Amino acid sequence: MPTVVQNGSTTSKLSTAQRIERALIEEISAGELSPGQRLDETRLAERFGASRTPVREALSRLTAQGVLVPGEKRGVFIAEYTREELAQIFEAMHEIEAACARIASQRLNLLARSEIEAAQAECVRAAEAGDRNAYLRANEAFHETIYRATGNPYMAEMATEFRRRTGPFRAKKFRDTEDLIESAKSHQALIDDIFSEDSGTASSGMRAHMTESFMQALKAY
Amino acid sequence: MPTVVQNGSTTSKLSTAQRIERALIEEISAGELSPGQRLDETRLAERFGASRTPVREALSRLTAQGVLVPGEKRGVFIAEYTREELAQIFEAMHEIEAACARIASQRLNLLARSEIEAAQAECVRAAEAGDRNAYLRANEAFHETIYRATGNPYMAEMATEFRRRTGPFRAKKFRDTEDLIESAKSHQALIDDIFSEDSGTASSGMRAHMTESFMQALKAY
DNA sequence: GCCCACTATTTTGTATACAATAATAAAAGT
DNA sequence: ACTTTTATTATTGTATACAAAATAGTGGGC
Repeated sequence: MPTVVQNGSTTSKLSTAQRIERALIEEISAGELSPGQRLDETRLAERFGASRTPVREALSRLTAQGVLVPGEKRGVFIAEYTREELAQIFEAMHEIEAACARIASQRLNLLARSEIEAAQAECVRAAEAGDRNAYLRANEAFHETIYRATGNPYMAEMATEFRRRTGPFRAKKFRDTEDLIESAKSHQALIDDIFSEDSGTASSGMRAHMTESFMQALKAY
Repeated sequence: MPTVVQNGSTTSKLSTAQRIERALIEEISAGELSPGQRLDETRLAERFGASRTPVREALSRLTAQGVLVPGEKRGVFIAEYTREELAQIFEAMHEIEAACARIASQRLNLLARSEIEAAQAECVRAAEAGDRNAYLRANEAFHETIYRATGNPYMAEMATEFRRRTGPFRAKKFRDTEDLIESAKSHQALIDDIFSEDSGTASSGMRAHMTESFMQALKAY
């Protein structure tokens, strides 16, 4: 089991509030809840068989992370962005991802290499099987291995946070099996760039990958 | 009044939970609460004349932002880092700040320039007056103007978050008036680099500034 | 005198209750 | 028929209550 930073993701016992938070993150990332949608405390409470208190705690934390946004007067909503805002978020993500790729390329070791390869193998498998949900998960896992390869949990955390925010938008772009396979191919090019251990190549490789990703996300907008 | 993104920092009415959150951020940034210190819900509640509910909400949000960390079994603590962790955080911050400086240098306009100049003037004033607390605030404001100059609120938000995390550590390094003046001078060099409108110069200028800042923070560790 | 077990107290996490405010529906006036 | 005002409902923010868990304290056994 890989090292875990400061949340208890290895601990087996989760509080109700944490369970709800995780579940919501999962659903939002998978695009099951759409941007702009309102989240009602009371309904969530009964849906999760809990009281409003832990629900509020989860919503509050997700709001602090930018996944949710508070409404003008009341209620919280799944963050929804204009094209311009989306471009700004992707620009920020672009910078983070590029920095991660650069640092990772400088610190590659055997473990990191094999983890990245393994994650990519899983992406290919899911893509060829045409399993969209599996690919979404595998894709996240793939990027996570790169974050981990930086050896810097804080860079990783930041990158992950942006991934969560953009999850619903990136999810939309995968429409058919062809999209999945194309994405997996793009991964392979990225891996080559990172494994070159040249920081410039790694960084610009990731920038290319992110630009591509953004262009596709914009199309569905 | 400058434009505000998605939180209600212009709205006059704050909920109790928000007031508490702000107050705690303020105290932590100023170094009034030290890393490793435990925050007791009940005491905070009576200190702020409120119930535990809004206190918990504030603590929960601060935890989500990484300013606080949950204890092993119970309680939340002001985030405390080993030298290595601190180095990792500063590395991440280093990347963000450099990216901000680069983007800002490419998008400078008259407004941004004058805001940066004005913020720096205030830093100089506070430094020469030897007013440590005023300098701390002015210093944060100065960096915020650079973030704003990127035109990207999400980059700004990310950078601000790291500033909060490292607040207690950076605060310690300002011991006497001499330190303040030196810091203000360092700002001036940074401004020149950013105003050169050459992205490489701006970026490496910020990297130099951050490295310097980190070295001083380490000394007090 | 020291260590272990058991009890008591503190502290947290969740549930429920209540008051204030915004959204919605209804009714009256033009 | 349409707008404006009033009343009702729904939803939020905060407070209080309660149960579970963890720490501290106490006593007994060796």
